[in-house]
Amino acid sequence: MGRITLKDVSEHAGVSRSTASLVLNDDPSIPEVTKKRVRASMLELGYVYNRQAATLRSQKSMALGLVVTEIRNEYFAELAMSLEGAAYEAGYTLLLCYSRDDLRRQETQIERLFERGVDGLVLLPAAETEPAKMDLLLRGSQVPFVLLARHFGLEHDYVGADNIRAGELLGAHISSLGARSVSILGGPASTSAGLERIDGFTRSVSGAGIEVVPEQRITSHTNASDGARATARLLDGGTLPDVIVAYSDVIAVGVYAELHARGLRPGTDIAVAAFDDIPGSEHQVPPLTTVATFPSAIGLACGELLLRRIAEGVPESYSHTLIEPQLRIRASTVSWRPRHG
Amino acid sequence: MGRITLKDVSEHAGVSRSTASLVLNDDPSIPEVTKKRVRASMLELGYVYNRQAATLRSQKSMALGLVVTEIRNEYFAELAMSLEGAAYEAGYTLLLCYSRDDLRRQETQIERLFERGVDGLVLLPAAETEPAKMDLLLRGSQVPFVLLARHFGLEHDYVGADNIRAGELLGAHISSLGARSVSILGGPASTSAGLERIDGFTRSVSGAGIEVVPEQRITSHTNASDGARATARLLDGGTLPDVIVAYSDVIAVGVYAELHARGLRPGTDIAVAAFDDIPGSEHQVPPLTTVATFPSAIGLACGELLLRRIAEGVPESYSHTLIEPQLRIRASTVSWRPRHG
DNA sequence: CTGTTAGCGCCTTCAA
DNA sequence: TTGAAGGCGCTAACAG
Repeated sequence: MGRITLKDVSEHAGVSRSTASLVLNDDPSIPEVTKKRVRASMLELGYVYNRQAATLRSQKSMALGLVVTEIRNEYFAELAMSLEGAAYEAGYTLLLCYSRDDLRRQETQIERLFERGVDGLVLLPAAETEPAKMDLLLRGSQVPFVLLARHFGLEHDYVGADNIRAGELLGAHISSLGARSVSILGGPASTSAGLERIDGFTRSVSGAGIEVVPEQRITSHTNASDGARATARLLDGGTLPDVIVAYSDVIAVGVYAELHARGLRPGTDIAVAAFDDIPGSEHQVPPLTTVATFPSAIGLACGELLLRRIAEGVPESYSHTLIEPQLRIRASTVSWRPRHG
Repeated sequence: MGRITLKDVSEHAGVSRSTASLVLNDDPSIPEVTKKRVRASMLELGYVYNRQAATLRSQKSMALGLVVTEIRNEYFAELAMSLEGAAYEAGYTLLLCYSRDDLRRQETQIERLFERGVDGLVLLPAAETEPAKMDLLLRGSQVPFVLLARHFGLEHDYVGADNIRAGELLGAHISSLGARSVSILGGPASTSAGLERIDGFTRSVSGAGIEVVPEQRITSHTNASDGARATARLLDGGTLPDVIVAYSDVIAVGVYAELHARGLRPGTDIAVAAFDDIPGSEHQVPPLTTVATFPSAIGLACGELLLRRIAEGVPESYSHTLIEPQLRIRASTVSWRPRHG
């Protein structure tokens, strides 16, 4: 029961209603003594500010929507958390929805957020999102929005890792090892992040005479089991590449497991590398070479961009903020030696 | 701009305002033809339901608040996701806040959720939460709430793993191995979950003549690095127990790493076990013995309980729902053999 | 610094 | 089935 209203407070404190309202905003035109009295009344009466009413009136909800595919993956979890941090600092509350990579669900979630009058929206789009349709839905709403970690086309604000660069960094490192063949365990098909990583990597190794054997795709929910399965498929196909590059560190856990199951030592018999640098990766045995993609920096930048859009309105040109990745060279690649001289 | 209102829609469709309102609720008293016409008008005009207004009027926000410490830990992530799933199915939106185990922040977050008029609240309390104070804050609000995964005292609704049982299960297994000494890497002090696990475990092994060497506590943000550090402290102290029991699987990753760094093979030279059974644990090398605590079942049950409380009001007696854990026996314990005959 | 006023968009009741 | 009316609690604008 948000029973106690500002009216009750103002009567109890013996001030006008507008004064009470100004106290809420800590307006400097009100003397400290009055503020104190009003606040004491609020406390005494157990007053709770009714933001629904304020939103209705002022057309500002002080809420941000976040739609992500899922967050069991630590990388996404970190994104969500840092975004919430940015929102919290600015006084915003985060409305969180998981699309679970389901298009209908994603659409419903976004519509519900619009019903709630979010001041801005962050979308980590589901893998198969149809660009034109989504564009219509988002733009039609007039609500500022930013795409996170995955994009579709270029006509939107976007914040994510520089995945092409990440691929290149890893490609250059792999080339320097003297490897002859690489297999990529590719993560979800049809996400920009996945394609860019593979693009950058492939381009980067193509000059070095390295054979990139056909990729093993992984379904969109990427976890250790998927990595193990993809590795099994690869090896069952009769290929034993010099290097396995996994779409993400989480997948690499499964790669390690499957290699061990077949008597192959990762980092010795076969080099392994991945992307993201989640906290556990340096504690893998052997420590995993990976490309750090700094999800907390991405989430923060995303929050800041969105808040700027909310404050300043729709810009003429959209911003693509790419967070620079960093290669983390560890034993899973450097302790490996080429078999062929 | 939620500019288009129900009034606009009703005028466009040539029906009364109350009819348009009833169509929103899919009221059976309205003929299908009328519904169709009204819905067409909504679509054509780009009508967006204004839930702020509805909330103000009806005193139901159709929103649930969730305050968790953090979710980079996969266990918590799963909790949050399954809870969101339950909320989504019932038409509720989830407002998510991270306390980051910070008491001031936790309080602010809860107050903000009340301002937003959440119909119910789920709290995974920060480690040092003061029971009396929190009790006052929550009860004072009149908003139904459920504690998740950690509790304080008994006078609340609570859903979590049966942590005592989890400890007992693991203790019984460890006893059966013929181990003589165990060290517990204890996770956050002062959470009910941590204490219960240790309690159950200790009680269960106490009859078997197993020495429980002093625990190494881990700070509240538990990740692989913390596990490695705690292991280092333990071994630096000159103790080499037969078994290390970690507070959670995430910590065990660090335990493995530190053991390897010192030339000790987990599962062979020393047994290792933990709690939670996150997806990566069966893919560790060696696969990790652990007690599955089913976070998705917990999240779901929590959501259902809260929705029931919202529907039925405050009950006479509170419910403690404990999800039964299951022991997962894997190589990290069973491949170990006692040194002393 | 105060008081007054007029809504924000929806829900609900009541009478037609 | 419909139309009219009142109000949820707050904000914003303006005149005192």
